[in-house]
Amino acid sequence: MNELGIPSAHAAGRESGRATRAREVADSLTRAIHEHRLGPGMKLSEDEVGEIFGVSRTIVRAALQQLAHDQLVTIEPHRGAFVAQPSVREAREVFEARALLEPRTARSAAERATPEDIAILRRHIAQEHAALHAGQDGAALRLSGLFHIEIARIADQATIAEFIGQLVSRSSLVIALYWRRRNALCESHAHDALLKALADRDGALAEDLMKGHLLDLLSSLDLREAPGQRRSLKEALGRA
Amino acid sequence: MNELGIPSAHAAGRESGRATRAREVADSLTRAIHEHRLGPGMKLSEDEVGEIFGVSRTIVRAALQQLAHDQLVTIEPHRGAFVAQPSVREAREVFEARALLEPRTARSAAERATPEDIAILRRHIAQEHAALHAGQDGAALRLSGLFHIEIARIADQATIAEFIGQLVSRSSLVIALYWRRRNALCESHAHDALLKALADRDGALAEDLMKGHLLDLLSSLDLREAPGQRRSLKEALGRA
DNA sequence: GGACACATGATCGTATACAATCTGCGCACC
DNA sequence: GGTGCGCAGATTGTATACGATCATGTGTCC
Repeated sequence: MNELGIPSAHAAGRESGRATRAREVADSLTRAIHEHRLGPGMKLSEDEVGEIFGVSRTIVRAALQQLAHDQLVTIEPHRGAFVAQPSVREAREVFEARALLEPRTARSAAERATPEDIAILRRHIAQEHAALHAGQDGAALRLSGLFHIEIARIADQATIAEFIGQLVSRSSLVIALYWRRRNALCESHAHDALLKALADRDGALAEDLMKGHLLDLLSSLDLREAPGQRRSLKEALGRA
Repeated sequence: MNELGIPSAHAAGRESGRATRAREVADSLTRAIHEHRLGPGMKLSEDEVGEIFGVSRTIVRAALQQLAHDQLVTIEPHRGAFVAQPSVREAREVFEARALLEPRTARSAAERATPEDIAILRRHIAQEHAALHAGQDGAALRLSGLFHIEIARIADQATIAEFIGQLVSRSSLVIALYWRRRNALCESHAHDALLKALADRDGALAEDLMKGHLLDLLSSLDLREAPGQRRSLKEALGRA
């Protein structure tokens, strides 16, 4: 059951008197989705998830509801929770929202970034490169998303950072469904350029780079009308 | 217990075979917050809320977690759920986020608005005016928020509309805490002007008007450094 | 041989029960 | 008289139990 690398209950263990375990489960699931260990359409049975994490369905339900709110999973009444499968339309919307939020946020970040911030970002990129070279595609993807979130944090806008976090999460699903080619290199270069702009305190450049970066990402997707191309045959034949 | 006008369980009744009752409770609470029947800092005891709505704590918890995700309530471990009290900083962030999202969305809406959309908006404004004249301040405030959400819907951006919905909700709390003067008239005029721009398909004007409208709103708040001015003394002395 | 009806099993929705934790009050002690 | 401790009440955190709903497989009828 645990072939996905989801940490077991014991691995999480007594991690300080943490209040809600639901958050822990939700975070683990979120991470698994970010790293494409859980793909769009997969069923998340309450019993199964609960057994994996060693918690009862109560906790699992709370976690799944959180993910549903982030639109990472879809809860179908009386049928269960499934990893979301963003439609082409939703995919576009996610990137349009990002286009509205991230460039200006990158500008703010450039104007406020401290040397420590830059160092953190540099480490992020290094990890991303390392993961990529190690062939850990999923981990690289997750780190790539964290880079964007970190920029929002540097911009000192917690609210916007939260939104961007949700959008990055959903982008991960979009990429899982609609990714066209495998040249992740361009992305890393984009992040390198962004880092340089931030380090140089060049807000205008950072804004432009971010805008271009998002457009690149969007154009690397295959968003022709195909309402559920990937596993649609299996799903469609399975039920409907 | 029900002096707040929260509809009882029977009022909600058998409203079609709706799946989740938690959503119903959450919506009622959200509405109560929007209309300032529930003010910042109020405690939402699980037992109490459950009794009012005629559901068990399981449902109430789910509803409260939803609201917590929208940052309308704060859940303190082992202490309970309270209507959120946005800090001055959060208040600023909310309006900065709105400034990023709404003007461009208003432009899109202007470019896409159908005559039916305009009619709907016109009705919204009429209701808003009526509520205002009837002295129903809370209802007017809620309708005023719905106007903004409706614009996002017209722009045909469900994702952004969702974000704006959250921000409008939080704005309601911000207004409850930091509102300075009582001249709600200016706001209505702003909505009138926006409606006209939308009807005229003038995207640029709509964008400008929305930007100005948000700035007006922000400037009508009293956001001096006062970390919890309203009930801070009581709260601060009560615990901390 | 195919399609519909029904029974069965699995899964979810909700309520309730129990354990853990916090709050408030009273009392002893300083 | 003030301060610290300890117990009782209340409230939340979690698990489990039970009823409802849906998916699936089998048998019969056409």
